[in-house]
Amino acid sequence: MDYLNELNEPQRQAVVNTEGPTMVIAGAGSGKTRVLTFRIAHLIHKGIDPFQILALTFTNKAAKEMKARIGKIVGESEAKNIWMGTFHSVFARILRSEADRIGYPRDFTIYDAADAKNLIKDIIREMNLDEKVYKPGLVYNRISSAKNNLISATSYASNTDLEADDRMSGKPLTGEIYQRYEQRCFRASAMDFDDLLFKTNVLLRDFPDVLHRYQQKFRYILVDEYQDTNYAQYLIVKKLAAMYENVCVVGDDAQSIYAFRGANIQNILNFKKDYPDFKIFKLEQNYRSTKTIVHAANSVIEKNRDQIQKDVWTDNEEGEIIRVLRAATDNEEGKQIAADIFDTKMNAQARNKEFAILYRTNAQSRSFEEALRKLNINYRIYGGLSFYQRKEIKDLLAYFRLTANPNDEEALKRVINYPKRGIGDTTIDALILAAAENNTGIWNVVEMPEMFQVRANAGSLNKVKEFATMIKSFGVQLNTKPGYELASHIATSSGILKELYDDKSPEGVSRYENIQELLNGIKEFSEASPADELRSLSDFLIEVALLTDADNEDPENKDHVTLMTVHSAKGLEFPYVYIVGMEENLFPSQLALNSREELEEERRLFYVAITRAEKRCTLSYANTRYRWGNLTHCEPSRFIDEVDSKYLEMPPAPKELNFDEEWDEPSFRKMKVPKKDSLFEKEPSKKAAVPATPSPSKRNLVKLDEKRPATSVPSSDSDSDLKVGQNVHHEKFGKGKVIQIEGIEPNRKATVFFPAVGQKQLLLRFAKLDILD
DNA sequence: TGCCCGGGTGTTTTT
DNA sequence: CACCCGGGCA
Repeated sequence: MDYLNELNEPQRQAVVNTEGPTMVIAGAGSGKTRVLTFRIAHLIHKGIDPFQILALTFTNKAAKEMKARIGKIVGESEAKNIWMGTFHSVFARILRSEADRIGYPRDFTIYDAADAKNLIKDIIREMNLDEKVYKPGLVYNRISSAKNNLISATSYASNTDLEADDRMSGKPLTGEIYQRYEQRCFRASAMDFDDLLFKTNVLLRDFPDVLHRYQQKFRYILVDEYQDTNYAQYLIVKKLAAMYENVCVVGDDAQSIYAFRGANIQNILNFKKDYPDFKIFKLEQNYRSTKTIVHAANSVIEKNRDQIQKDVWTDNEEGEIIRVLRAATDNEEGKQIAADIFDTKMNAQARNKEFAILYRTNAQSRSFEEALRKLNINYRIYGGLSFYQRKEIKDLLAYFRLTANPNDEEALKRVINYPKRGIGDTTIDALILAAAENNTGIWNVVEMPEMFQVRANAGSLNKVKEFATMIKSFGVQLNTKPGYELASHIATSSGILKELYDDKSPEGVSRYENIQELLNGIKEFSEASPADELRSLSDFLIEVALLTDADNEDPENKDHVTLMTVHSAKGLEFPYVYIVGMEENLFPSQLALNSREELEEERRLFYVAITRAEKRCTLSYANTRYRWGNLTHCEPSRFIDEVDSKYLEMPPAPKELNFDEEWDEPSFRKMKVPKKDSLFEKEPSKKAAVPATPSPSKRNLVKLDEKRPATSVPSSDSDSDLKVGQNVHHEKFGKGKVIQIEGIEPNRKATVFFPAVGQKQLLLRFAKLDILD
């Protein structure tokens, strides 16, 4: 067991103390994955059957990688038997094998967010509600968080608090939508993402024998990223662990960034209550980053009120200072970063894959893509529209889904007339209506329209029946043919392949290729299975429903710059990290400024971002940015101020300032703002002279939409101190002589000659001039 | 039934 | 800006 020698003392303790409830608080970069990996390997070495180990990770990718690492230590054949994956994928598997208990077929469909929203939209329409008021997306979120808190549709509808809430927001019928949504999902034999956790809880609650069986089975339970679990997940773990109490949770409260999705830091605190005799191990030595990065990150996170005390430190070298780059526009930001990557590649002989560009929102990726493409730097974007969300992929998958589960109404609606087969909206509406009138599923009507008085002409109904026959013919092959064969057969017989093949436009060609790629993926999937078990198409469907972009990394062509949101960067590390869009209202997000809790979550997010960096971390912001169509001004993020200034190198002043025209450009204003520690500035700047902006901090600066309110104008006549002929000193330009003063407040400006840089016009409102004589 | 145009609307973050 | 939806027209 020489792997134990590769660990420091707290890590080793966390690995070898395998029995009983254990909490590992792991600072960023402290070798958390290593500990989890070794802990599982250690269990197996001690003779624990891998089938009895349940390891829950945050992403499929993390699970896959961890499995591979464990495999290296204990052997592939052992490692592959561990129950490891995300909550969603592991419990989808379990739900599948226990489906009959809760009245679902084995091959139930997993609705993705788009399916769910579509269905909700339909329901809202059927109820004749105003879509502008009941926005499907928001209703979906509301239902989602109810499920994450284990509030069923029935209890939601009878909960007066929730009802009052909904009434306040003008949506008193949300409860009824939830109920109908549940019924429709059930009728379609479908579960949404949240159901996978919700229904697991139902299963474990209502069927003690099932609970007992899994309690017995999972003697050892490990949960990664515990700070990001929600109530539904917490309760599953608690129940499953109740028998042996060999539960080990690993997390870092400072990296909790999913409260918006119901994650609850309280789960970490609850651990103490649930298992009073738990052991706790703190991993505080960071092996990932330089001292600069670790200290800078600490200086940020310490501003949060809610946190578990810990002291992350490192033995690594001091490392490079954190640069702050400023760009005039979002496009410039892209160019600057791309150029910087280019330079670094040259100077440090770095490879593309050593770089990551992290942003707050997916929409920010565009300018970086363009700039990187221009410099011929390979990149890959994670998140955003994933492969599986493309139209052509969803279309084909819908055929697969319908084959496995004909009740799947979302899939049915998607493909009943694609490719075109003469079943128009009128016919479809008639089918839906007939289904509703007879209180049955659409599939039943599709299969036997004559039984349900469908108001549509005979010709159309014949086509409907043909469609049903086709789907049924696929269905009978479900468990006899290998997944790949059936999939290709469906792609061909459905007409999809031909439809796309005939489209010779570039997009059409690419769609055709995507379909081929999907089919190849299924082939790989079928073949990756052990020889003795046949992996069917429905096995693939379960898998694919929970797959994200990050999960299909192509092994070749791996040398690319990574572009992703900070959220998806969690758990990853890169030598060179750029955190971009460091602007107020973007990072921190505008929507997170309403409460301390939300702001603290944004700060943790920033902490996560900084701590992804190994060697060098760079922050950047733009002065202006296109946001929904028009150019908006941006203030640098308060988070820049929150980094201890001794680890920061602020941007140089802009090269050229055109004060004549755009004198209230924020780029100009920005330069004059006190940069550091402004939040904590004890005394107002003693610099006498011309205190153009009275505000001690950026926070007091003019908000963008309030165009230059009176408050920003110094009411004093302090600038009357300034006279033509005086010698002054300027932060950036050095010594100079005032040549001319003109204009009236607030637009009073001075023309100053600086020997170093020449003649400049300065707006007194912003310029900081010290009078020298 | 299908296509095109115009208006309205919206942006965190993800399994 | 980019997308989606609805309405009007071929």
